[in-house]
Amino acid sequence: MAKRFYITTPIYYPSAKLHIGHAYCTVLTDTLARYNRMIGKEVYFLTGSDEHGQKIEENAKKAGKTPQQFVDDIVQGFYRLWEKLEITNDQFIRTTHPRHMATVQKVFSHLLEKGDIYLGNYEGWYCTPCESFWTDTQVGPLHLCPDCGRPVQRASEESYFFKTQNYVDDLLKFYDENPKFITPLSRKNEMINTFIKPGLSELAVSRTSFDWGIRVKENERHVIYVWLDALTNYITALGYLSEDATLFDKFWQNEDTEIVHVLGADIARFHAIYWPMFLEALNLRLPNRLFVHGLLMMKDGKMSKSKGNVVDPFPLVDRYGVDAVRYYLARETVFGSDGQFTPEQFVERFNVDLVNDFGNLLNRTVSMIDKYFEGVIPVYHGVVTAFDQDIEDLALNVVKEYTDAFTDLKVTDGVISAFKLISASNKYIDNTKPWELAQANKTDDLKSVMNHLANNLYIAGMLLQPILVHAPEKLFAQLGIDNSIQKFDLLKTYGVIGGQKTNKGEPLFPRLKVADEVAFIKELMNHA
RNA sequence: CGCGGGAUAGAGCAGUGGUAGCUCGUCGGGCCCAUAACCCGGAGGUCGUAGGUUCAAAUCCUUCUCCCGCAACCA
Repeated sequence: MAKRFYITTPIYYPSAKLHIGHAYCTVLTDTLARYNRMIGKEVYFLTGSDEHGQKIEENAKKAGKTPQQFVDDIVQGFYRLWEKLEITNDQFIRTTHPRHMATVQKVFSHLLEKGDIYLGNYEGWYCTPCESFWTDTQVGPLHLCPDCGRPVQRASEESYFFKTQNYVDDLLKFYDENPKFITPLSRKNEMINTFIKPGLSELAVSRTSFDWGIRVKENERHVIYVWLDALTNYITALGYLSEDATLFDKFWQNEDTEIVHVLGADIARFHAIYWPMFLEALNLRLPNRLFVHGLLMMKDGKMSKSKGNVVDPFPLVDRYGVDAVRYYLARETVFGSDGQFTPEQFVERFNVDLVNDFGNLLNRTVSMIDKYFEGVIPVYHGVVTAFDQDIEDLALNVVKEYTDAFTDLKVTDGVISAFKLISASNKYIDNTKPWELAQANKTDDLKSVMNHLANNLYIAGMLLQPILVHAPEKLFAQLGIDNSIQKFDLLKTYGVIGGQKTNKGEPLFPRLKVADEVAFIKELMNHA
């Protein structure tokens, strides 16, 4: 197992505010970063913003700002959102940082020198009023501009191209040798069948039609087009080709680092095809895994501003707390496939899982320990009641399942297995009937039940730490569990907890009134 | 024939050959430690359509219908 872990989100485009979909991707990545830190790896977690391009230039103009002012303002919102969601990124890279820009220019020059990049002509359909190029499929059979609906003309523009043909064979070979490079597998098949097999065209890597980008040093009329600029953030952030490449040596070139890019299906193609080619061309090591997550859809389709179905994560966190939002995002969507956001599901998940099952389990357990043992968790004496063996086996098995799931980046499965222990513990209470044990003065059995409950809550709290960032702390406080035993390695054996003094506190999560909250969230969506 | 995904109980989903499962809702019961929470049980599905392969198909093949996403910057 690798000692180090480098994980990235895509760098988001600051043309508008971030919505819950961006938050989904970043939270997922954050849980993976937190998990790997928890198991003792040295982790570096990167997120950022992709700030160049024509759309930014246009939006800035409309807003009466310079492009730099424009992105500076929007990126402030990114910072605030990640802070709000308690994202633990080690760095936030902006493609307008001088160091990034300098490195991209060096990369471009290098590839130009090598002959991987050459000057040619970009052919397409041009809409003069919109000053935009469109592809065949975009203009359709009638050759109309998809933006303004007016006819377009065939035109060409000088552009630099990246010779993808030089690297296709290497790429296919790499796919073969690294079957887990792209997951889920269906994405890999899509890449091969849809884009590579029909013949991969050369990739345009520069533009002359707008200015807001990184200049091609060798030819000032050109700015470097998005993908070469954006994808390289993953290495420029680490100091590639800069004075200080310590991080780069440690987290990229070192084979003892596992490199994972988390991304959405819509940009899988660029990460799965062009990014490995660029790295190959630069003679650099390739990432280990591309985790292609599904998109979080709204009831009436993909979220978009024009449909008015965008959910702003800020008020959601304000009202329900960061744990609620993180939990929903990590839990609701299955690995790799699209999920659906509905206000009903959000509230239901919260009430059922966090309030009824998890929070309530802690509450009833602490109450009983207070009532029966003056708030001291009985010490562990192994298997005592008829139900102890099963619950211990289940707990150890849950830890294993959880670990396997997170190792394979399956966050949702990890969360689900942690909750198996919680519901099994609720059932364990019904099976053992502590109130009857108390009446019958079966003190040893009662002690064992309370001890097992406390141990299970401790394990569940530990396992949920990458997802819930406040509740586990509160749980540990209520059970009197101090930092010294909040170590993942201790979960390998059962029975760590015993002898602690409880401090009963507020319920972990307040129960929501479904109708009121659904109405509240719907209102948010209407005003987004 | 541009590419891809989907169609399974009222809702949302899992299930890649061998008696249809999960969560919520619903109905009934239990319990009383707990945030009217927890536990058990019932009802509810001819697994989109039409064919085929097979001893056996939600699961493999083919036809059709309907939904959705992508198609060089909305994760």
